[in-house]
Amino acid sequence: MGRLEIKPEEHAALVDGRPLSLTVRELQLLVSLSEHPQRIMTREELFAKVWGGQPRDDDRSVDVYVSRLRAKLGEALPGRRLIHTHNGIGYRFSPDG
Amino acid sequence: MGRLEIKPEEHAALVDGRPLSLTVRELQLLVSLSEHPQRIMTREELFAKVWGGQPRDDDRSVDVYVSRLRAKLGEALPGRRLIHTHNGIGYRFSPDG
DNA sequence: GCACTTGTGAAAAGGCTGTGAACGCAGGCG
DNA sequence: CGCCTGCGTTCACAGCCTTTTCACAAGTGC
Repeated sequence: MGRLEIKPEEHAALVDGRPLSLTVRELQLLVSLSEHPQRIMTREELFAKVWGGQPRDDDRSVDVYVSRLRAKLGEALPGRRLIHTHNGIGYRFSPDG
Repeated sequence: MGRLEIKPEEHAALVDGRPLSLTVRELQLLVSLSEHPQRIMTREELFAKVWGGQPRDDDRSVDVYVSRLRAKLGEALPGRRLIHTHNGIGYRFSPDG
């Protein structure tokens, strides 16, 4: 998928062969999102995959980690927005900007 | 129905596999319309489905959201008119332009 | 102890919603 | 045909709700 490679089994995400320094949570989230490209995933769905169980009503963990992930992806791939917000629903991973 | 797919359970409407960025209301309205293709649906009917209850006498919400929906559909599918106005009655969804 | 990660609260930023008002279009009538 | 009227369309905006980002306290492993 172009410049970004995600290798869950190696606990790594590479940009042009260079590994991003993602934390475990960040990587889990990226993997979860990238498993269903172009699909809108709800917070509940993502939370279940990464944290397990159901989020508290006012839990913002998913948002915070999306933000951290975007920051790191943005540094490595300036000008591309891979994770899209769908207001009131969740997030969507789009390999091509 | 060609290039447009509507997947309510995924909170998405796709054009050529790409999700449109519709708001919750817009999607609800599109779903309601597309549930009865080629049938003229009254404002009251649409309002009941999307907002619930009955619209005020001078409520223009349905019209406004039809307009917003048309704008976004028009961007994604130029040259096709999927939502038709029936003067004095309501709107009709027609999958084939 | 140090460096790093994690989750939470809260402030700031941004987007959505419904409404009123202006605008435009179509149909009816003279 | 041109005017009038009523309806539909679109714009602008305030209020509200959601998302984003920051800062921090607690936890973890070296």
